[in-house]
Amino acid sequence: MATKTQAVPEPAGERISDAEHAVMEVLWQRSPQTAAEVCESVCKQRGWSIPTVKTLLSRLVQKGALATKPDGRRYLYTPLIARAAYVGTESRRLVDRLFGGRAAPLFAHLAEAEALTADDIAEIERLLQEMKK
Amino acid sequence: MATKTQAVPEPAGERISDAEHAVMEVLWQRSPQTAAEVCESVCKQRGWSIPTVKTLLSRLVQKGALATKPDGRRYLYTPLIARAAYVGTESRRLVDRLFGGRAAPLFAHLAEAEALTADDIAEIERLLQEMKK
DNA sequence: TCGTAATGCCTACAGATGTAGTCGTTGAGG
DNA sequence: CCTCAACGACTACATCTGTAGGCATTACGA
Repeated sequence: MATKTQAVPEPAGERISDAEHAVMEVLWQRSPQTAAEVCESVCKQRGWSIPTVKTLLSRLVQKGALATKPDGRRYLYTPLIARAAYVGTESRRLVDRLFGGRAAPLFAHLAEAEALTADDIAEIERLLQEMKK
Repeated sequence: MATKTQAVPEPAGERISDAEHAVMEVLWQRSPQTAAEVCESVCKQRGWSIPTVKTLLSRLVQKGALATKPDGRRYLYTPLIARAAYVGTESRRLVDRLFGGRAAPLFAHLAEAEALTADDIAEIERLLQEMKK
Protein backbone atom coordinates (compact mmCIF):
# COMPACT_ATOMS: atom_id res chain seq x y z
CA MET A 1 0.00 0.00 0.00
CA ALA A 2 2.11 2.80 1.06
CA THR A 3 1.69 5.72 -1.15
CA LYS A 4 -1.92 5.96 -0.43
CA THR A 5 -2.85 9.53 -0.82
CA GLN A 6 -2.24 13.14 -1.25
CA ALA A 7 1.15 14.25 -0.08
CA VAL A 8 2.20 16.09 -3.19
CA PRO A 9 0.06 19.22 -3.56
CA GLU A 10 0.02 18.33 -7.20
CA PRO A 11 -1.48 21.29 -8.98
CA ALA A 12 -4.18 20.19 -11.35
CA GLY A 13 -2.73 16.82 -12.11
CA GLU A 14 -5.88 14.75 -12.32
CA ARG A 15 -8.45 15.17 -14.93
CA ILE A 16 -11.70 16.93 -14.13
CA SER A 17 -14.76 15.11 -15.40
CA ASP A 18 -17.78 16.59 -17.05
CA ALA A 19 -20.00 16.59 -14.00
CA GLU A 20 -17.19 17.89 -11.87
CA HIS A 21 -16.61 20.66 -14.32
CA ALA A 22 -20.17 21.87 -13.84
CA VAL A 23 -19.42 22.26 -10.15
CA MET A 24 -16.18 24.07 -10.80
CA GLU A 25 -17.98 26.44 -13.07
CA VAL A 26 -20.27 27.46 -10.26
CA LEU A 27 -17.39 28.07 -7.93
CA TRP A 28 -15.49 30.00 -10.52
CA GLN A 29 -18.44 32.28 -10.78
CA ARG A 30 -18.47 32.97 -7.07
CA SER A 31 -16.49 31.58 -4.19
CA PRO A 32 -16.27 30.43 -1.55
CA GLN A 33 -19.57 28.63 -1.34
CA THR A 34 -21.02 25.83 0.74
CA ALA A 35 -22.22 22.57 -0.74
CA ALA A 36 -25.79 23.67 -0.32
CA GLU A 37 -25.16 26.89 -2.18
CA VAL A 38 -23.47 25.10 -5.02
CA CYS A 39 -26.40 22.75 -5.19
CA GLU A 40 -28.76 25.66 -5.53
CA SER A 41 -26.92 26.64 -8.65
CA VAL A 42 -26.75 23.26 -10.33
CA CYS A 43 -29.20 20.79 -8.81
CA LYS A 44 -32.20 22.20 -10.62
CA GLN A 45 -30.35 22.62 -13.84
CA ARG A 46 -28.87 19.16 -14.02
CA GLY A 47 -31.42 17.27 -11.98
CA TRP A 48 -28.98 16.42 -9.23
CA SER A 49 -29.58 15.91 -5.54
CA ILE A 50 -27.42 17.23 -2.75
CA PRO A 51 -25.54 13.97 -2.22
CA THR A 52 -24.41 14.09 -5.80
CA VAL A 53 -23.02 17.56 -5.40
CA LYS A 54 -21.26 16.57 -2.21
CA THR A 55 -19.64 13.62 -3.90
CA LEU A 56 -18.43 15.78 -6.73
CA LEU A 57 -17.09 18.35 -4.31
CA SER A 58 -15.21 15.67 -2.39
CA ARG A 59 -13.71 14.26 -5.52
CA LEU A 60 -12.62 17.70 -6.61
CA VAL A 61 -10.98 18.26 -3.24
CA GLN A 62 -9.20 14.93 -3.56
CA LYS A 63 -8.03 15.89 -6.99
CA GLY A 64 -6.61 19.07 -5.62
CA ALA A 65 -8.93 21.26 -7.63
CA LEU A 66 -10.74 22.72 -4.64
CA ALA A 67 -9.69 23.94 -1.22
CA THR A 68 -11.89 23.68 1.85
CA LYS A 69 -12.05 26.05 4.72
CA PRO A 70 -14.09 25.00 7.75
CA ASP A 71 -16.86 27.42 8.59
CA GLY A 72 -18.54 26.16 11.70
CA ARG A 73 -20.03 22.82 10.83
CA ARG A 74 -19.65 23.07 7.14
CA TYR A 75 -17.03 23.66 4.55
CA LEU A 76 -16.52 26.55 2.25
CA TYR A 77 -15.16 25.48 -1.09
CA THR A 78 -12.81 27.56 -3.19
CA PRO A 79 -11.21 26.73 -6.51
CA LEU A 80 -7.52 25.99 -6.37
CA ILE A 81 -7.03 25.96 -10.08
CA ALA A 82 -7.90 28.96 -12.19
CA ARG A 83 -10.56 28.73 -14.80
CA ALA A 84 -8.13 30.03 -17.37
CA ALA A 85 -5.77 27.17 -16.62
CA TYR A 86 -8.49 24.61 -17.00
CA VAL A 87 -9.79 26.16 -20.17
CA GLY A 88 -6.24 26.23 -21.39
CA THR A 89 -5.49 22.57 -20.96
CA GLU A 90 -8.83 21.53 -22.32
CA SER A 91 -8.49 23.68 -25.41
CA ARG A 92 -5.00 22.45 -25.96
CA ARG A 93 -6.13 18.88 -25.60
CA LEU A 94 -8.73 19.35 -28.26
CA VAL A 95 -6.45 21.15 -30.65
CA ASP A 96 -3.82 18.50 -30.17
CA ARG A 97 -6.14 15.58 -30.62
CA LEU A 98 -8.15 16.85 -33.50
CA PHE A 99 -6.06 19.37 -35.32
CA GLY A 100 -2.53 18.17 -34.89
CA GLY A 101 -1.82 20.92 -32.44
CA ARG A 102 -2.44 23.66 -34.95
CA ALA A 103 -5.06 26.25 -34.15
CA ALA A 104 -5.63 27.37 -37.71
CA PRO A 105 -7.38 24.16 -38.78
CA LEU A 106 -9.68 24.52 -35.82
CA PHE A 107 -10.53 27.97 -36.91
CA ALA A 108 -11.02 26.81 -40.47
CA HIS A 109 -13.32 24.12 -39.26
CA LEU A 110 -15.42 26.49 -37.22
CA ALA A 111 -15.62 28.80 -40.19
CA GLU A 112 -16.66 26.05 -42.52
CA ALA A 113 -19.22 24.74 -40.12
CA GLU A 114 -20.60 28.23 -39.92
CA ALA A 115 -20.10 28.11 -36.23
CA LEU A 116 -18.85 31.64 -36.35
CA THR A 117 -21.27 34.50 -35.94
CA ALA A 118 -20.69 37.87 -37.48
CA ASP A 119 -19.79 39.09 -34.02
CA ASP A 120 -17.23 36.36 -33.65
CA ILE A 121 -15.63 37.29 -36.90
CA ALA A 122 -15.48 40.96 -36.08
CA GLU A 123 -14.06 40.19 -32.68
CA ILE A 124 -11.44 37.90 -34.06
CA GLU A 125 -10.46 40.45 -36.61
CA ARG A 126 -10.03 42.96 -33.87
CA LEU A 127 -7.87 40.57 -31.90
CA LEU A 128 -5.77 39.92 -34.93
CA GLN A 129 -5.16 43.59 -35.43
CA GLU A 130 -4.11 43.89 -31.87
CA MET A 131 -1.73 41.00 -32.10
CA LYS A 132 -0.02 42.36 -35.11
CA LYS A 133 1.12 45.38 -33.23
CA MET B 1 -25.93 -15.08 -35.66
CA ALA B 2 -23.48 -12.47 -36.54
CA THR B 3 -24.78 -9.00 -36.62
CA LYS B 4 -26.63 -9.25 -33.42
CA THR B 5 -28.08 -6.02 -32.25
CA GLN B 6 -27.83 -3.21 -34.68
CA ALA B 7 -31.39 -2.32 -35.49
CA VAL B 8 -31.44 1.45 -35.67
CA PRO B 9 -28.54 2.61 -37.83
CA GLU B 10 -28.25 5.47 -35.46
CA PRO B 11 -25.67 7.79 -36.99
CA ALA B 12 -23.06 8.74 -34.48
CA GLY B 13 -25.29 8.70 -31.44
CA GLU B 14 -22.91 7.35 -28.86
CA ARG B 15 -19.86 9.10 -27.71
CA ILE B 16 -16.46 7.99 -28.94
CA SER B 17 -13.89 7.66 -26.21
CA ASP B 18 -10.29 8.72 -26.34
CA ALA B 19 -8.82 5.34 -27.09
CA GLU B 20 -11.52 4.67 -29.63
CA HIS B 21 -10.76 7.95 -31.29
CA ALA B 22 -7.18 6.87 -31.87
CA VAL B 23 -8.50 3.91 -33.79
CA MET B 24 -10.89 6.03 -35.80
CA GLU B 25 -8.06 8.32 -36.71
CA VAL B 26 -6.17 5.44 -38.27
CA LEU B 27 -9.17 4.41 -40.29
CA TRP B 28 -9.89 7.92 -41.39
CA GLN B 29 -6.41 8.03 -42.77
CA ARG B 30 -6.93 4.92 -44.84
CA SER B 31 -9.76 2.45 -45.09
CA PRO B 32 -10.80 -0.22 -45.12
CA GLN B 33 -8.28 -1.95 -42.93
CA THR B 34 -8.13 -5.15 -40.94
CA ALA B 35 -7.68 -5.25 -37.20
CA ALA B 36 -4.07 -6.30 -37.67
CA GLU B 37 -3.39 -3.41 -39.96
CA VAL B 38 -4.91 -0.94 -37.58
CA CYS B 39 -2.80 -2.43 -34.83
CA GLU B 40 0.30 -1.86 -36.85
CA SER B 41 -0.50 1.81 -36.87
CA VAL B 42 -1.31 2.25 -33.22
CA CYS B 43 -0.04 -0.63 -31.12
CA LYS B 44 3.53 0.57 -31.10
CA GLN B 45 2.58 4.15 -30.60
CA ARG B 46 0.25 3.58 -27.70
CA GLY B 47 1.67 0.40 -26.31
CA TRP B 48 -1.41 -1.63 -27.05
CA SER B 49 -1.75 -5.28 -27.91
CA ILE B 50 -3.97 -6.71 -30.61
CA PRO B 51 -6.77 -7.72 -28.24
CA THR B 52 -7.06 -4.12 -27.19
CA VAL B 53 -7.45 -2.94 -30.74
CA LYS B 54 -10.01 -5.62 -31.42
CA THR B 55 -12.04 -4.59 -28.42
CA LEU B 56 -11.99 -0.99 -29.49
CA LEU B 57 -12.98 -1.93 -33.02
CA SER B 58 -15.90 -3.96 -31.72
CA ARG B 59 -17.08 -1.17 -29.52
CA LEU B 60 -16.91 1.24 -32.39
CA VAL B 61 -18.94 -1.11 -34.54
CA GLN B 62 -21.50 -1.40 -31.75
CA LYS B 63 -21.64 2.33 -31.50
CA GLY B 64 -22.33 2.57 -35.17
CA ALA B 65 -19.10 4.39 -35.92
CA LEU B 66 -17.61 1.66 -38.06
CA ALA B 67 -18.90 -0.73 -40.69
CA THR B 68 -17.52 -4.21 -41.23
CA LYS B 69 -17.25 -6.08 -44.48
CA PRO B 70 -16.20 -9.72 -44.31
CA ASP B 71 -13.09 -10.49 -46.27
CA GLY B 72 -12.41 -14.17 -46.02
CA ARG B 73 -11.86 -14.91 -42.37
CA ARG B 74 -11.44 -11.39 -41.23
CA TYR B 75 -13.24 -8.12 -41.30
CA LEU B 76 -12.44 -4.98 -43.07
CA TYR B 77 -13.36 -1.93 -41.07
CA THR B 78 -14.54 1.32 -42.58
CA PRO B 79 -15.63 4.50 -40.85
CA LEU B 80 -19.32 5.20 -40.96
CA ILE B 81 -19.05 8.67 -39.58
CA ALA B 82 -16.95 11.28 -41.28
CA ARG B 83 -14.01 12.79 -39.54
CA ALA B 84 -15.41 16.21 -40.20
CA ALA B 85 -18.60 15.32 -38.38
CA TYR B 86 -16.71 14.01 -35.39
CA VAL B 87 -14.42 16.98 -35.30
CA GLY B 88 -17.46 19.16 -35.59
CA THR B 89 -19.33 17.78 -32.62
CA GLU B 90 -16.24 17.67 -30.47
CA SER B 91 -15.32 21.24 -31.26
CA ARG B 92 -18.84 22.36 -30.64
CA ARG B 93 -18.90 20.55 -27.33
CA LEU B 94 -15.79 22.32 -26.19
CA VAL B 95 -16.91 25.72 -27.35
CA ASP B 96 -20.26 25.21 -25.68
CA ARG B 97 -18.86 23.96 -22.40
CA LEU B 98 -16.03 26.37 -22.02
CA PHE B 99 -16.86 29.44 -23.99
CA GLY B 100 -20.61 29.74 -23.78
CA GLY B 101 -20.96 28.63 -27.35
CA ARG B 102 -19.05 31.58 -28.74
CA ALA B 103 -16.00 30.91 -30.83
CA ALA B 104 -14.41 34.30 -30.35
CA PRO B 105 -13.51 33.70 -26.70
CA LEU B 106 -11.84 30.46 -27.70
CA PHE B 107 -9.81 32.32 -30.23
CA ALA B 108 -8.99 35.00 -27.71
CA HIS B 109 -7.89 32.35 -25.29
CA LEU B 110 -5.63 30.66 -27.79
CA ALA B 111 -4.17 34.00 -28.70
CA GLU B 112 -3.55 34.90 -25.09
CA ALA B 113 -2.01 31.55 -24.35
CA GLU B 114 0.28 32.12 -27.28
CA ALA B 115 -0.97 28.92 -28.73
CA LEU B 116 -1.04 30.55 -32.10
CA THR B 117 1.97 30.36 -34.31
CA ALA B 118 2.77 33.01 -36.85
CA ASP B 119 1.61 30.58 -39.49
CA ASP B 120 -1.67 30.12 -37.71
CA ILE B 121 -2.24 33.82 -37.62
CA ALA B 122 -1.44 34.29 -41.28
CA GLU B 123 -3.67 31.41 -42.18
CA ILE B 124 -6.53 32.69 -40.13
CA GLU B 125 -6.18 36.09 -41.64
CA ARG B 126 -6.38 34.56 -45.06
CA LEU B 127 -9.50 32.67 -44.11
CA LEU B 128 -11.05 35.81 -42.78
CA GLN B 129 -10.41 37.62 -46.04
CA GLU B 130 -12.02 34.81 -47.90
CA MET B 131 -15.06 34.80 -45.70
CA LYS B 132 -15.65 38.45 -46.13
CA LYS B 133 -16.14 38.07 -49.82
C1' DT C 1 -6.45 -34.11 -46.12
C1' DC C 2 -5.08 -32.14 -41.82
C1' DG C 3 -2.91 -29.30 -38.61
C1' DT C 4 -2.24 -24.73 -37.30
C1' DA C 5 -1.90 -20.05 -37.07
C1' DA C 6 -4.82 -16.34 -37.31
C1' DT C 7 -9.31 -14.24 -36.49
C1' DG C 8 -13.59 -12.79 -34.34
C1' DC C 9 -16.47 -13.32 -30.15
C1' DC C 10 -17.07 -13.38 -25.40
C1' DT C 11 -15.27 -12.68 -20.90
C1' DA C 12 -12.58 -10.21 -17.43
C1' DC C 13 -11.28 -6.77 -14.49
C1' DA C 14 -9.58 -2.51 -12.43
C1' DG C 15 -10.32 2.34 -12.32
C1' DA C 16 -13.20 6.48 -13.49
C1' DT C 17 -17.68 8.52 -13.59
C1' DG C 18 -22.56 9.58 -12.65
C1' DT C 19 -25.74 9.41 -9.23
C1' DA C 20 -27.32 8.72 -4.66
C1' DG C 21 -28.05 6.71 0.15
C1' DT C 22 -26.65 5.80 5.26
C1' DC C 23 -24.86 7.18 9.50
C1' DG C 24 -22.51 9.26 13.20
C1' DT C 25 -21.75 13.84 14.93
C1' DT C 26 -22.46 18.45 16.36
C1' DG C 27 -23.95 23.42 16.49
C1' DA C 28 -27.79 26.04 17.64
C1' DG C 29 -32.48 26.91 19.03
C1' DG C 30 -35.77 25.97 22.61
C1' DC D 1 -29.25 21.08 28.91
C1' DC D 2 -31.21 18.49 25.27
C1' DT D 3 -33.03 17.49 20.87
C1' DC D 4 -32.88 17.74 16.05
C1' DA D 5 -31.79 19.26 11.70
C1' DA D 6 -27.95 19.71 8.90
C1' DC D 7 -23.34 18.49 7.56
C1' DG D 8 -19.40 15.67 6.13
C1' DA D 9 -17.48 10.85 5.78
C1' DC D 10 -18.16 6.64 4.05
C1' DT D 11 -20.56 3.35 1.22
C1' DA D 12 -23.04 1.78 -2.97
C1' DC D 13 -23.68 0.56 -7.47
C1' DA D 14 -24.39 0.72 -12.48
C1' DT D 15 -21.97 2.12 -16.52
C1' DC D 16 -18.11 3.45 -19.29
C1' DT D 17 -13.28 3.09 -20.38
C1' DG D 18 -8.69 1.12 -20.86
C1' DT D 19 -6.49 -2.95 -21.40
C1' DA D 20 -6.17 -7.73 -22.20
C1' DG D 21 -6.89 -13.00 -22.07
C1' DG D 22 -9.38 -17.43 -23.53
C1' DC D 23 -11.96 -20.12 -26.79
C1' DA D 24 -13.99 -21.89 -30.85
C1' DT D 25 -13.58 -21.81 -35.66
C1' DT D 26 -11.69 -21.86 -40.24
C1' DA D 27 -8.85 -20.65 -44.46
C1' DC D 28 -4.73 -22.12 -46.17
C1' DG D 29 -0.21 -24.18 -46.65
C1' DA D 30 2.11 -28.69 -46.33
